Amino acid sequence: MPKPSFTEQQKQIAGIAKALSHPARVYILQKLHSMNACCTSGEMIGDIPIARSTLSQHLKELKYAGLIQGEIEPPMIKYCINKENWEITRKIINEFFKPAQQNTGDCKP
Amino acid sequence: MPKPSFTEQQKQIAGIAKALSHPARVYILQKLHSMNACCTSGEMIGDIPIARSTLSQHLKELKYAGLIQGEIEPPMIKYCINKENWEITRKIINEFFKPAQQNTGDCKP
DNA sequence: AAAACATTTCGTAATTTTGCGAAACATAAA
DNA sequence: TTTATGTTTCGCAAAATTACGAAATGTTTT
Repeated sequence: MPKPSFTEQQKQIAGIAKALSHPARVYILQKLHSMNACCTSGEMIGDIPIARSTLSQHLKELKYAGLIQGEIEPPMIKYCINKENWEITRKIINEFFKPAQQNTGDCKP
Repeated sequence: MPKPSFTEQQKQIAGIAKALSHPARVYILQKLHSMNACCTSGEMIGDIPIARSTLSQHLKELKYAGLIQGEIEPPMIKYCINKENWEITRKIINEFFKPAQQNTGDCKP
């Protein structure tokens, strides 16, 4: 029998985790989430030890992952948490980490 | 003024996320956690589309991250969730995703 | 139109991750 | 002691990630 591939759920969780797997992206999300407000890349760059272009790449990744969104407000771009997706993500992760059933046996496929 | 480096907390969260950032590692954790029991690598290999040696690498990474532990029971090794660290991790991630304060302003450093 | 500003994209290099098969290890069975 | 079993380590290749500075983009001010 052929090997099963990964489930969509497994890929989805891994994708969320990948978005959080760099300290710069954790910083960005913490900042935007904790202040519950929008922020430009210029307001973030002073806080972290990376170049502007690198920050821009991380912002792009978080946008791609759907965790943040950017509103253009010339000549700046204001980034905010995508609240809808944030909530979805929160639920997925909470579900993943929820307490286990009681069971002391071994692996049963 | 010099650029601040990332905080220990940011690095810790990123580290946890990195451990979860591959579908094979998500599968391993889901399996061990949902059954709340131990399992050998041989009992896992049939479920996922990777080679044995690759699975072994992923198990090693999760062990390094502290999320699982392996008991040697010759000729097998039984892997289980490291419950203590799992709980710590759960709290860290829950804290990260907790609801925000209300605040509609913009970025205030 | 030119200069200034905020940010992104491009090109590229260094590092890390992922993957595999072959070989190695350790234990148990014959 | 040989053979079989379950798993990991090694060696290597391919792909992805991270990083930077330079150049490009788009907007406002002069």
